Amino acid sequence: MAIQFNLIEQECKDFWQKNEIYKVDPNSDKPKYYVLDMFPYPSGSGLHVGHPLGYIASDIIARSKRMKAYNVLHPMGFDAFGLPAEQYAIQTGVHPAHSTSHNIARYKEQLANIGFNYDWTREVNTSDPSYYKWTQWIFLQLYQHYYDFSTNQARPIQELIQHFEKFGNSNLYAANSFEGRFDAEQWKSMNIQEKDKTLMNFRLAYRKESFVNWCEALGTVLANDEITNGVSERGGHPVVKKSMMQWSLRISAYAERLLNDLQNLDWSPALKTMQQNWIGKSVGAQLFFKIADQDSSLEIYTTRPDTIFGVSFMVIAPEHPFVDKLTKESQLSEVEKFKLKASQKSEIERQAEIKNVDGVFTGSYAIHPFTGKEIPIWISDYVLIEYGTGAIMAVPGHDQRDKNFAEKFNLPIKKILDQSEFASAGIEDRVGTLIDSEFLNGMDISTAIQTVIKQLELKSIGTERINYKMRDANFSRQRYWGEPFPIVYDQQLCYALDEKQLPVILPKISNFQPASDGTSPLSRNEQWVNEIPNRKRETDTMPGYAGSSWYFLRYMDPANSDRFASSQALQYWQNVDLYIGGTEHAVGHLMYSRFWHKFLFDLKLVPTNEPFKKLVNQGMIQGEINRIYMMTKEFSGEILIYADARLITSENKHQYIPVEVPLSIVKKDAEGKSYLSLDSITEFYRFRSHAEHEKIKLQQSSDDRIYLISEIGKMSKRYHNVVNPDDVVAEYGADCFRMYEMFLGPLEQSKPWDTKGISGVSNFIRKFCSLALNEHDELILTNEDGNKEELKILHSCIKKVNQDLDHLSFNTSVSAFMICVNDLRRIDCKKKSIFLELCKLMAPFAPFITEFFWQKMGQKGSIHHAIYPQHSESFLESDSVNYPISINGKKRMEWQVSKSLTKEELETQVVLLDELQKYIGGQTIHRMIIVPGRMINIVI
RNA sequence: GCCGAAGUGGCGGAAUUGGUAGACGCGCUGGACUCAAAAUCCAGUGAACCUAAAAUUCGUGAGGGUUCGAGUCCCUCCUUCGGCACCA
Repeated sequence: MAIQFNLIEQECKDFWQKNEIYKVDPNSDKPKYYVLDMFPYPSGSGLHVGHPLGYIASDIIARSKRMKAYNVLHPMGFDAFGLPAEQYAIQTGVHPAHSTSHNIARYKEQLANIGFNYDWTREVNTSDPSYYKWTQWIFLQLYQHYYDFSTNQARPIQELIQHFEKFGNSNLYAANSFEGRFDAEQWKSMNIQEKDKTLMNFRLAYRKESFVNWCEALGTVLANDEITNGVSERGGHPVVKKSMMQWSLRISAYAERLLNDLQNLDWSPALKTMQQNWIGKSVGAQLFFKIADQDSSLEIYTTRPDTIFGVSFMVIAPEHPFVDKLTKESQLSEVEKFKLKASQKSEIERQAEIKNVDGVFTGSYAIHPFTGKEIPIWISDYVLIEYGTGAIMAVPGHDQRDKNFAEKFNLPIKKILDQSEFASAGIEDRVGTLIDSEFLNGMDISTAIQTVIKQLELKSIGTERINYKMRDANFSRQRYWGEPFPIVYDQQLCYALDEKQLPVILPKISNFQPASDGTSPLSRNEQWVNEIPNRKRETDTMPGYAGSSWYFLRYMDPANSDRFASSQALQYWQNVDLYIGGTEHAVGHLMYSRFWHKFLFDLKLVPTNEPFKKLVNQGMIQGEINRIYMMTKEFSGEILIYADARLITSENKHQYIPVEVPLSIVKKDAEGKSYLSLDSITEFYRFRSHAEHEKIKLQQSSDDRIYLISEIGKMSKRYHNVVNPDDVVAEYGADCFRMYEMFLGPLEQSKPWDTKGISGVSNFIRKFCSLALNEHDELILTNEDGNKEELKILHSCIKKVNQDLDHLSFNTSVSAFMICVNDLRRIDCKKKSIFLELCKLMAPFAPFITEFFWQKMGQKGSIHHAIYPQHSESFLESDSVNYPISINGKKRMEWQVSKSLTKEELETQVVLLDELQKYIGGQTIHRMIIVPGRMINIVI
C-alpha cells in the first residue's frame, strides 16, 4: 500500500475549488463564527515552518465550527506596506509594488500547499488603493473629530467650534494638548490660522513637533530596530534625536476605556497585564515648586505626594523647556556638554545604565512649598520629557533611582517613613508611618497622600491628577512605501481633502533614496506634490499599523466601494470570535486596533466596542543553531583552522570564534549531539566558499567526527536553519505536516522544530489508512454495526477531541487519534460505521486524507460539510473500577472491583486483601480515605 | 532594573477540580523479515540496587511548609525564555 499524497492533495484542492467548499455565504441564517489569523507581512524569504503554526490551529477551529453548523468567516490577506520592501528597493531598484506582489504570490502558493480553508475571494491587501482608500477615509474621520470626556466619546470638530463660539474653552471636557484660556470673544477675533492652530490641539489626528531618530550620514530617519548601540545598523553612523513636524493620533484620549474594557475580553491574563502596563495609569499629584529668584514655577508630577518632606533635590529632563532659563552662567558649559551627550543616547542605552545615573547641576534652586527651604535643581536623563511633566521631586530616601543619583552626587538622603515594623520592606514599599514630616507625622501613607493634596489645593499650588504613561502615537513616516495622507497645505494652513478625492494614490517613483532633509522620496515627485493648484501635498506616509488597525473589518465586505464595509455585513459578523497570532503584536497592533475600533464605535460605524473577543498567542517554533569553532586570525596566522568542540577548554576557548553551520549538513550521534562527518566537512567548505588551494586545517579528536556547539534559538535565514514547509509537505504530505505541527506541544508554548520526529505522525497516518485499505489500496470495510468495545474506543476519542477543541489543546487531540487507531488495529476493527465517524472527527486536522476516504466510501458532497461527531456517554460507561490502593499515601497495589460497591463495602473488603497484609501486618488503621471511583488510601 | 511566562526521562511533551507521574510520539536496545541494508512488524526503555525475576528505595529546578495524599496549593531561592517606553 502506497498512498500518493500529492495526487490526493491535488484532487482535493480541485474538488474544493470547483465546488466552492469554503466560500462564505453572506445570507446565511446560521449563527456566525469569525476566526482570524494575524495577516502576514509578505517578506522576501517566504514562510518557514514556524509561520503556519497559528494558521493550522485556526484552520482546525474554522473547519470544526463549520461542521458544527456555524457560518464561518475565515479569511486571509496581506499587510503589504512596510520597510523591508522599501529597503530592498533602495538596494536593487525593484519597485516595492513589484517585489510585494511577487512575495504575495509565493506566500499564497505556500499556504495553498498546507490546505487552509480560506475564502480567498475575501483577500485584502493593505497596499491596494481600493483598500487604503478606506484607511485614508478613517484618518479623515479622526482628523474631523475630537474626544469629549463628558459623554466619553468622539464628537465632530464642528461641535467643538460651536462650543468655542459660545464659551471659549471654558467648561470644556475635551482631550487636548492646548495650554491657556480663551473666551468666546477671543475665539471670534482669532484669524483663520490661529483658529486652525488651536483646533489642531483637539483633533484626534493632529500635527505636532515630535522626535525622530535622525542619522545625518545616511540622510534619513531610522526606525528603532535600524539602530544598534546608538549607531545605525547599516554603516554604524551616529544617530541623534531630531524634532520634526509630524502627525500623531490622540490615543491617550481613549486610555481609560482601553484599560477598563480589557476586563471583559477573553485574553490571557499575561497579555492583559502587558496592555495594562503599557497604558500605565497612575493616580498622583501635580504641583508647582516656585523657583528662587525667578517669577516662575516648576510643574512636577508625583505618585508619592506623601513623601514631600523627603525632597532633597529636583530633577528635570535634558529636553525640558526650562533648561536654559535655569542654567546659571557658571554651569553653562557643563550643561551643554551633558545635553549633547543625552541627545546621542538611544533609549536602549539609557536602559542599560540604571545603576550608573548621570546628571548635572543647573545652579538654580526651587522653594519647598511647605518648609520654604531651597532645593537644588539638577538635570538628568533618567527623567523623561515624554512622561508626566518632564520634571520630578527627588526623594532619595524612598526611591531607588533618586537614591542612586543622590549617592553619586553627594546629595542629602532623608527618611520620612518609619518602616521598622516591616522588616522585609524595601525603601520603595508603600508601608510605614510618616515621620519628620510636620503636619503628616504619625499618618499612614494613604491618609498622608490625601492630606498633602488637600493642603496643595488650599494653597492653590497643586491638585490630584491621574496620569497615563501611554503616549500619543506618532503617525508619520518619512518613507515611500505606505499610505499617502489625504492632506494638502498652503503657506499657512493644512487642509483635509474631501472624501470624493479619495483614494490619494501613491504615485510610482524610481528613486527610492530619501530626499533632502530626511523627507520621503515622494517629495522629489514635484508633479504629484503640486498636483492640486496652490497646494502642496503631505509627503510623509502612514506607518505600518495604519492598514492593520482595521483590516479585520474589511474581510466582512471586501469589495465594497461605497463604504469600508456595509452595515449589514458589520451587523452580521459583529467582531472577531477568535484571533490567533504572535506575542510580538501583544501591545502595538492590538492597542491601535482597539483604539480605531472604539473610535468607529463612537461614530456608530461598527456595532461592537471591542474588535477581538478571544485572543490566543501562539508560541514560536524555534530552530537549532549549530556552530563550529574557528580559530581567530590572531592565533592561526594565514591558515584557517576549524576545531572539534571536544578539544575546546576554558583555557583555549578565547582563541576561537563559533561560526554558523547550515542545519542541512549537520549529523547527530546516538546522544543527539551535533557533529560534521568528513563528508559533510567538504560540504561545509563549499558553503563557506573555500577554494581548493586554501590552507585549511582540522583539529580532530580520535574519531572522524568534528563536534559542534548546538543551541535552540530563532529560526532564521541568518542562522541557516530555516525549514521550508513546502519541503516537508512534499515529503510527508500536508496532513502529516499539519498534525505534526500540532503534535509538537501546546499552541501557546515555544518549542523547537525537529524534522526527525515527524516519522511518528507519518506512521500514524499510514496506520490510519490501513484500517480501511488493503495492500492493493482497496477498501476492505464491512457494513456490520460497531460492537461495545469498538464504540467505546471511538467515543472516548470523540469526547477527548471535542474537549480539546474547546481548549485549543491540539497536541493531545493528535495523541487521542493515535490511541484510537492503535486500539482499533489491535482488535482488528474493519467496520465502515466506525471508520466513517473517525474520518469526520479527524477532518479538521487532516482535511485531505479524510476527504479522500469520504469520496472513496461513496459519501455525498464534501466531508467538510458533514456533521461533526458528538460522543454518547452511554458507550463509555464501565461496570468495574480499577482502584489504586495506597498505604500512607504511597501506592502499593491496584484492585479491580465492581463499580456498584458502596463506600462501606469497599472499606470492609479492602483490608482483607492478601497483597496488603505485609504492609498492614496487624497494625492499627488510623484512617481510611475512600474517594469512590477514584482511589483508596489507608493510613496506619 | 521592571513586567510576564516556564522549569517533568536522552528529546518533544501528557497528567482538565490536590487522587495510579512519565499518556502519545521521537530516539535508543533486542528480536522477526532479509544474502545484506532500508522499510515494516513485535518486545523493552525514569534512576539506583540485583545474574535475572520479584521486591525495595529515590524521582516533576533547589529548599521548606500545608495535607491522609502535592508536578498541581503556600513561602524562600535558583535557572531559562519572552516583553519593555529608566514611567517618578
